[in-house]
Amino acid sequence: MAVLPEIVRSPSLSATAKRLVQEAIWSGGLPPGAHLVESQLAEQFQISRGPLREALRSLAAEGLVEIQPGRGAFVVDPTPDEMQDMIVLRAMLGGMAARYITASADEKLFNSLAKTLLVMRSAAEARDERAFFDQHWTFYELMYRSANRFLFRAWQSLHGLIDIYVRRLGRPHLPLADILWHYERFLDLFRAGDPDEAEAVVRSQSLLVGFQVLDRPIPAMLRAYVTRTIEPDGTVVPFIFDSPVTTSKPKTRQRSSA
Amino acid sequence: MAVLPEIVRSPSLSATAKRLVQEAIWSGGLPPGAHLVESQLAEQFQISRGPLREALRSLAAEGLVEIQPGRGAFVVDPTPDEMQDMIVLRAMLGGMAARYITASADEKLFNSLAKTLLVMRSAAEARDERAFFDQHWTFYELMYRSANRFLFRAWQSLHGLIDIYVRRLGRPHLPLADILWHYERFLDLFRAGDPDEAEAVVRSQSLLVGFQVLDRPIPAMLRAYVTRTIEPDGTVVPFIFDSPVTTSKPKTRQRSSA
DNA sequence: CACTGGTCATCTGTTGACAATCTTGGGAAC
DNA sequence: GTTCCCAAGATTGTCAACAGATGACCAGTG
Repeated sequence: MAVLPEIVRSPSLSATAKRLVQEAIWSGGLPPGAHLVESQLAEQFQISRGPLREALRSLAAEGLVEIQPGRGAFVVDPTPDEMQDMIVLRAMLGGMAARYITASADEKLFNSLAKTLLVMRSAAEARDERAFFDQHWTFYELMYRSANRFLFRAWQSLHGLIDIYVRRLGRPHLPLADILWHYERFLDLFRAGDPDEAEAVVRSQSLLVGFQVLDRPIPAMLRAYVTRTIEPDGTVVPFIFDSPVTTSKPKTRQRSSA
Repeated sequence: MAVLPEIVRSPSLSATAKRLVQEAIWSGGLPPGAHLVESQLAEQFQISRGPLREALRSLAAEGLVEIQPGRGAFVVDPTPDEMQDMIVLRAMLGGMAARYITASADEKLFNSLAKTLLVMRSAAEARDERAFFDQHWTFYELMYRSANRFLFRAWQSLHGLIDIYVRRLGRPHLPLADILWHYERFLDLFRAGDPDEAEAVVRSQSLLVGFQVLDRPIPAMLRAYVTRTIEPDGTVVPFIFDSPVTTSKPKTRQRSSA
């Protein structure tokens, strides 16, 4: 439990610049499509252009900004089709992570995840979106890192982008309690110890929620990926496609006890 | 077949530097673990350190080099466990791409892939490994790009690393004909039009070959991912795990007609 | 002999200035 | 009124030099 006395290394300017730009994009201060002018940002952050350029290059590699040679850096502005591609890929990665974690049966990891969920619950009750999503990130980082180091890297570059898009949809209040409820069900699954089932549920649920946000039906091609769904009472049941596919809006679910 | 008349834009120095370093790592001139000293490389390429730093940052984002703050850039030197993680992830991505492509039923894409395979065959017969792997890359790029834009990005960062590792194993002659044969079977599958089957076969085969290179048995947790195998006559059959798992060495296979 | 502490060469982090390129707006020609 | 061209401004690409951090070496000490 004791936090390692991590060496306080003064972060390089390029690292802090990267973080600042990232947060500005995240918060909406730099909207999708915005032209990131090096000299402006450098002056704003009180650094020179060198470190800032590195920060932009780094963000470009993560997919958050796009660099057009000779023209500069722009905040990415994904199309709905691109969003769909990201959402599908993220769901696959999530399912894979669930498989790894369930198979590992690492009680310490499960407890860490449970603790993160508790903090998320407090944040959700306080309507503190910022704290909620910080922990949300921690939850995923714990999950992916202990699963497969490269899974985490792939997930990370998708997740930031998807979040921006979801926020741009302008929902005044994201259903924090609903999101949390799903994570609690996921953790139950990890503990249950069936990797096949855990993968199927996490992947299915991620796709169902993702396509609901997109407000599109799930393509027939992907139906093999959606095989389970979670009932409001927390039980997992096979998912049956109607024709046409119904994307029924989920109602806010009652919370299970911690 | 006509190559797109891509705008010939004089590439920036950082872009060329990136390519040069990448090729040096690929060719083994910069071995895993090597310390990439900025001033040395800059002098070698006749550029200044600015663009070179950007190139190294970019390569770090792709996972080919690792930057230790204050100490510099080093060519990554993955452990066997990390290689396993990469191989599993790549297999999943490959399977997913196979699903997309099969479902798209895009005859033009299939023809492009077939053409690439023909070029690969000439290269294999000429024992021209370089040309073979260039086309090999083209094959995958065609496949992933038309499947899911983000799949390609995720795949790309894994593939370069895995290739380095495979080459480091020091096989004097990679079984080009064997590799090619598998790709030909994959293309047959894409054309056959069953996305579930295509995904299962590509994923299974990638894992079987990957773990054979690693010289490790396939973890029980992943067995659900390996459900098919390709017989020497090209037919696809269910894959049955023995206990213990046998990693039978494949013999060079007879080639089917183009 | 192991260990501490200081010195120094080397390398990374950062800066400001210069060069090349792109965009923009106005004016001339039709 | 529209189109084309060009020049000025803005912005990115590149460079060389400076500042700060790191690690190796070596002398001195218990």
